[in-house]
Amino acid sequence: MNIQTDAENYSHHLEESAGGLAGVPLNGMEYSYDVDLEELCPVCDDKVSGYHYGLLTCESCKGFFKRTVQNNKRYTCAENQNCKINKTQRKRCPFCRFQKCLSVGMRLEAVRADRMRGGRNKFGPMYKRDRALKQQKKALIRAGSLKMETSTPLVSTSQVDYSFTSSLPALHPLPKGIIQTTPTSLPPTDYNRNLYGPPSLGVPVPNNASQPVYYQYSSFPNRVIKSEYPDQYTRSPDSVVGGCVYPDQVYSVPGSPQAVGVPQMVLEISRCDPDELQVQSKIAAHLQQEQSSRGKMERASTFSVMCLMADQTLFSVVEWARSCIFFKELKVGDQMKLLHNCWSELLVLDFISRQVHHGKGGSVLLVTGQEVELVSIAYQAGATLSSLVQRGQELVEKLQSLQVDRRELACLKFLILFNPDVKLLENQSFVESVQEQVNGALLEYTLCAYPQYLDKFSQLLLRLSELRLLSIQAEDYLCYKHLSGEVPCNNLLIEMLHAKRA
DNA sequence: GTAGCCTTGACC
DNA sequence: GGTCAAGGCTAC
Repeated sequence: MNIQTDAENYSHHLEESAGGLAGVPLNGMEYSYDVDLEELCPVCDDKVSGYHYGLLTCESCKGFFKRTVQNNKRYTCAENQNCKINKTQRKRCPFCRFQKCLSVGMRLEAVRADRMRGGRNKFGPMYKRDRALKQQKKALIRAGSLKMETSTPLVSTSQVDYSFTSSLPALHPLPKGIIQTTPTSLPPTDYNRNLYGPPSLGVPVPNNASQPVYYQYSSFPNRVIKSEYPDQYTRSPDSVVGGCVYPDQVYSVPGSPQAVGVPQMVLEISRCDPDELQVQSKIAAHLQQEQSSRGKMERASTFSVMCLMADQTLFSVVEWARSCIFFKELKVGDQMKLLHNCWSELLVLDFISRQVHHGKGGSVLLVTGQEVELVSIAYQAGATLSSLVQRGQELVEKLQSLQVDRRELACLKFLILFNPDVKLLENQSFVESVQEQVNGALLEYTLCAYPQYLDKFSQLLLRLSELRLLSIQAEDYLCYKHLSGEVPCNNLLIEMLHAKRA
């Protein structure tokens, strides 16, 4: 009987394609390990000695990680928890070294609770896939087909004008079913609340800034898989870290051309995404409440409604960020700096993502589920807003032709959020390493899930540059409207605008 | 405590 | 039987 797991089938597929591209036979034990061992340890840049606890590391970091987890070590950092870790300095700060071990992806679950020696663990297929993938990447790079440039294209912004005076056309009625799904006791959003005040929408937000967090995942309510090392490192008060999905599992993406093994990182990032219908219901309910609290005669302008809608969307974006893996581990100061930097990009991407899946070229779908005809916008919204919407639609079309999926969009949000170029970050190295990890995971995912689009990853990065430009123009527009006194008071959008431009 | 080398044992 | 990623040992 020939029992072969999906994971094995998948690695064989990769091996075959990698072998085909590189001309290197990759069957069985014929890997070229020299290729892997040329690499440097992602923690300290020392020479790699093999796969240890989830990834290629050097011998000393392997030992350090093992000692730390087995002996349940607790370290503290004498500096600012952002010490540089390299071969010569790695002994100086075990706290930062361990943090780096975790941030680059070393797996606590790979340290055995029973200390049994020898044998193989669940990570075997992952190591195998990783090798095949590295071969494939090298082959692609050699073939010159992988372009990683992320430079921002120069697009003129000179056509921006601020002549918007009209309002949007009357909105279509809310689709049936939205209000019915709204929780009956939705608390009203307090516009005066601080951005980092207590959550009001029922989303648990851990407050961990006061103490070091070694390892924390988001909740995995639907997946509970036993950890190999059930100590306090692998337990988290609000999550099931044992709930990691082992990467040898194979998933299929609905609508994607083939079944793929989704990188662990991509799965975790995707799981951070909020339930769209819930967000839609909350915002729709809030807007209805807002409207009903006004007098019957006093009707808000469409632009004001749009601002409220964007404002509520921004709240949901902030709540998403605060519940995200890695982001939770940052101190509040760094969290704020990152959000101040990218809130408009995240808002625009949220809008764009909705349109990508909405798929109706002639209209845009609002966060509340309402549709607005593009023709109406073109006629009534004024040149600036029309132009912004038009450029947004062009970006939507590009993403649609790229067949971008939800997982990729979730990764793009992370890439936007974890921007190591943000100034005065306390833990800049952590942010950088998260960005690098997400980049790697997205590259791996696009190569595996869409092998027919070899440059999909670089295309997605180019779209990010376009998105950034669009968001800057949207900010400019908002700023103008604010100065004209047309944006409602106590608006989080304006708070963010001020914070960013301060 | 660190890190290089050794032993072990499931898997191929 | 070979491989290699676990844990163990030990000089520093």
